[in-house]
Order: sequence, then C-alpha cells, then structure tokens
Amino acid sequence: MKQSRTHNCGELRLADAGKQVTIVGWMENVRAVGANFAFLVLRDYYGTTQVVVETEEMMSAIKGLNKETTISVTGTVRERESKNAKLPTGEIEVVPEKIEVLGKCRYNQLPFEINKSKEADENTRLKYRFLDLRNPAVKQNIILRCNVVAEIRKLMTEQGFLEITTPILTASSPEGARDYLVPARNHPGKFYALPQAPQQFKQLLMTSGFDKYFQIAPCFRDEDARADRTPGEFYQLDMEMAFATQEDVLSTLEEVLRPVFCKFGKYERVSPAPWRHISFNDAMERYGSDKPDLRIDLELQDVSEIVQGCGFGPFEGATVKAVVVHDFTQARKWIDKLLADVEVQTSNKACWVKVDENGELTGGISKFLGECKAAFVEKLGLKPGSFVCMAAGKKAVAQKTAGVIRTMLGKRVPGHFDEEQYAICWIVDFPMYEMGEESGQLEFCHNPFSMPQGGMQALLDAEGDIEKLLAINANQYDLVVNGYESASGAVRNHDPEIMVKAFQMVGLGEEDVKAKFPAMYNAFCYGAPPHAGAAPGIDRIVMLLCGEESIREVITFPMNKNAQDLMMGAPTAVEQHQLDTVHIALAVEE
RNA sequence: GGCCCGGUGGUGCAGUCGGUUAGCACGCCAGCCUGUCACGCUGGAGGUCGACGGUUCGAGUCCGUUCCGGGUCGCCA
Repeated sequence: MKQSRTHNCGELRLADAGKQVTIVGWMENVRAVGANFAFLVLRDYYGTTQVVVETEEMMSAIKGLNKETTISVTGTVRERESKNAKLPTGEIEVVPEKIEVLGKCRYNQLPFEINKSKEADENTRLKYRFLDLRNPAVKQNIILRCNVVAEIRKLMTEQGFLEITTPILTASSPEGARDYLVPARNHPGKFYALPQAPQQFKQLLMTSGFDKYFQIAPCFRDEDARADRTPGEFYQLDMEMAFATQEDVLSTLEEVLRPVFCKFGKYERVSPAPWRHISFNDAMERYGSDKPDLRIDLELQDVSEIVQGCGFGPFEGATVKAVVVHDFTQARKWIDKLLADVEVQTSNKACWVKVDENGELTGGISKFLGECKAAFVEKLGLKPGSFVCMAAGKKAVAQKTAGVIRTMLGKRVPGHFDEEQYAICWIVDFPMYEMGEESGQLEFCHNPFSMPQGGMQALLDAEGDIEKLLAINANQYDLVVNGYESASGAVRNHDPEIMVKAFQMVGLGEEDVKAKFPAMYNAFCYGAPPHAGAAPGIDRIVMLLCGEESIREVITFPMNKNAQDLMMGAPTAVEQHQLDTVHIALAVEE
C-alpha cells in the first residue's frame, strides 16, 4: 500500500527542497492573496507546513473547504521566496500537485478558534475537548505528562522498583473519603468500591516479600473539586519499600522527583536535595499552613501575649498571629480588598494596623493598641511604613488565617514573592491524633496506618492523658512544592499489637481493626516487614511542571467541577433492565 | 450545603448616573489584492444582553427569585 505520508508537518527543511513529498494534516488557515494565489497552513501533531496554492486547479481543489478539514497534499518542496525565521519550517513551502480531502469539517464556524482555545469558556472547551486538544499549547501539557510518567517509570525501575498493578474493583474502605460504588450483579445488595488508593494492597505486597513496589495508580474519591483537585479520579505515583526507614523513602523520591522537576519544569531553579525538613508544628507556627509556599519570604509572628488586655474583643484569650510588611505603600482600598479576600477564603476576619511616618500606630485597630504599643512595636520590629495584618482565634484558626494573609501579602506586595522556581520541602512529624472539631473526641489526624513515633512505648506512656496523646507524632510526611501538597507518605504501623493500641486511644479496639482492615491485620500476624512509602500526585506535579493553575489543564479528558464529563455526557441515566440486573431500585425524586 | 465572582452575536470583552439604533476585536460570508505568515483593504450577516418576576414613562444596567459556570469553606483516612 502506498504511504499515507512521506513526511510530517514539522520536519521539512531547506535541505529537502526539490523533494517530492506527501504531507497530511488539518487545514489550519488559508491566506488568500489575489484571485489565484493562496497560502494554506497544514498542521499535524508535529508542526505546521505552508502549502502554496498558485494554480487554478489547486485553488478549486481547496475551494469551499472549511478550516480543520483534514487533507493530503502531494507536491514538491520549494525554497520560499520570503522566509519566516519564526517557524521551524519557515524556509520552505510545498507546491501541491494533488490535494485530497480526507475528512471534511462540516462546520465553517467552530465553537472556538483552535489556537485560542485556552481563552474560551471552559464548558465549551470540555464539551469539544477533541478540538481543544488540537491546540498545540493544550496538547503540549498532555505530551509533557506522558514524558514525565515515562521518566518516572524509568527512574523507579532503575532503583529496583517493580511496577505492580492492583485491583480496581475492590472493597469499600471504611475510613476516608466517599467511595465510588459498583453494584455486584452476582451478589444482590453488595457492592464493589473503586480504590481511594492502593494503600492496603501495597502494604500487603510488602508482607508478600516484594521489596520495592510502585505503580502509576488511578485513585477514586467521591469528593468535591478544587482548582488543584479534580473530582472523581486522579493518579498517584504509589510506592512502598520494605525494611525501609523514612529517610530511605525521602531520598528515593528525591532521586526521582528532583530530576523530573529539573528536566521538565517550567522554571530553572529547583531546591537542591536533600530537601529541607520542616516539622508540622513549625510549619503551622511560621507559615500558618502545612503546605507553605516557600517562595514567599514572609513569616508569621506571635503577638498573643502582648495584645492581651488591650481591649479589642477578638484578641481576648485568643492566639493572635501577625504578618508584617515593611515599606508598605498600598492605599486603604487595597487593604479593604485584602481583608475581604481573606474572609472569603478562610471564613475568618483579619485586622490590621499601620505605622505612620512619625512612628505612631494608625488605622485599623490602632486605637486599641495604645497601652501595648511599645511591646508590640518592639516584638514585630516595626518602623515607619510598616503594615501589620493579624488574625485571632483558637490557635489553629489564627494560624491558618494568618497563613492565608501571608500568602496574599507575599504575592500582592512587590518584592516578597520569588516566583520562578520550585521551592520544595518535606513537612514531617505530623501529629498522630487531633481533637475532632465536631465530636470533641480524640481522632486519627491523618491515617491510622502510620507508626507512632516511639512505637508502643509512646502509646503506653500517653494512655489516658489527652495532652500527651496529642503530643505524639507519627512517622508521617508530606512533600510540598510551591505551596501544593504534592506527596504524602508514612512509615507504616506493621505491628498488630501497636495497631490495636493505637486504635484503643480513639475508643476503638481489636475488633474494629479486624473489621476495617481484615486483610492487613491478618497479614501482619504472619511476619510483616517494617515498611514505608509515599504517594506523589501525578496530576499536581505535572500541573506544577507546566505552570498551570488549574489541574484540568493537565488531564486529557477532565470532568468539570460538578464531576460531569460534558463531552461523553457522564453521568447518565441507565436502562431499567440494567438496574434490574444489578438489583438496584432508584429512590430519586423527579 | 454556605460564601465570593461571573453569565452581553460563534469566541473573547466594553457598555458611565437607568435614556434613544447595544459597541469593539477575532471568527464567519461576499468582493478586491501574486509573497502572505496574527496577511491587508472594502462591504455584509449574525444578539429576545442566562431564565422568570418586579420597580419605572423607559432596564443589559436597579431589586427579588432561579438556573448555569468558576473560585472558596465544609469535605479530601
């Protein structure tokens, strides 16, 4: 069979002049110059090539064809009379002898212009994702994602990791996010669940003696979306190592992820490894977040004690966190906007005060700070032109609110945000337990799989003492890149007795452990290796590499915020007989 | 579920204090142009301003309700 093409649209150069070629692709544009003369831009995956139409016969061949029609052009490569240095193929053009239509575009008006699709309404883009992806700028993110995944596979494999796939249809997990359920046809009333993560499977693999496991794993969680969180499904580099310590995992990931950031990142600068460790408590204290953006040079300061008794109601008995910016020149309107935005994002109010040219506190809540002014100024190192923004409340609330203030001030006041880099750190020593907001009871802070620091002895020492229990840290760690949680992991609790004891602290017991994690509990009773692992988020890392602010830009066929696939129409109603087959009766109100 | 922002020809946006024919760019159609490359020039078509209700002599603009989208809080072991 004859070749459908001899070259692609990105490869012809001056050296090819004189060659007889066939190229195929989409008609990106036609620029007519005069009645029987036109330039046709042909685009395929590899690039664009100019076809010059200069005969009546060829003009009639393209007459009436809409843009985005696919065609085949056979002709001769010729040196251009006027070259375009901006294009890789800008020195040549193809003079056609034959133009064949392969797939007509039936519409002369597209939902959006291909090369400007990123500016179009997102609904429209998602509905016509196949057109959106024709835009090289959109396609590029997906290509980058493929290359990143290939590189990760290569680096993991080189370090001796085996890629092992784990079940997609599995059992519902009692903890964590909402599950996606799949009715079991042969077991009326019972359901499979899609895995929220291969967590238990990978730990079982460790007990099976696979020393180093990884997987580019799809994970399914039925939770609401965010800009950096796609609804429904996402991908993780799930990995686990037997007989390993926390440091083993961290250094392994540094050897995989740092090269990836260096090779594929939008920014040249990548934090050198080993990456800085910041304890959870330090992160909350200094940055007001367990995922601080270290590109911002501001830090939180504590003024709780200084402002006690100053007469400003919200400060009484509260933790008060301050963020200071010197040489502040923004107007009152700007400050109001800042406070409003903080409130929108945190549901908490912020307050402020400025230092005028005479060194006096002015504006905001300055009138309340009369008596404690000296200590306030000294503690914060204030000088004329300083601006202080504060958040008050329970410790965690004040910290989190001030953390948002820090980020906003850092990004909005010039000179505090060194954007073009990957600032990477490990957040370590997460607390094992926390007090539940609603329940008022002790709860697991992150997940119950982590080994408490100090093991069994730490639990025994703290038993019955809430303060001591809250002070126990887990061998748990997060990777944070530019303010995004990019991986989460832990040294696992592989000891059934310690597991039961850890559960007892939150009012559960052996039966609960067995009920919730039967396979794991059982497996750990047959000689389990100590093991540790982590799970970097592929989508989020690619998003960072691309410099995108929406995770949907790095997913080939993303759902919208409401977990709908506008292109496929999912989710859809199904036929009654399908429901009958899986023993489902609907209880939906019309 | 709460809160914030938005919805104006196919696309992106402007629209002042409520005022007369809703404006601009791109795209589309027609014509002109033999070296364009974000081609250019001339002309044209294309809008019940998300929906419904209200205030008013008069509503894209003000008010209420609602729908849709994005962001965010809750949620995300």
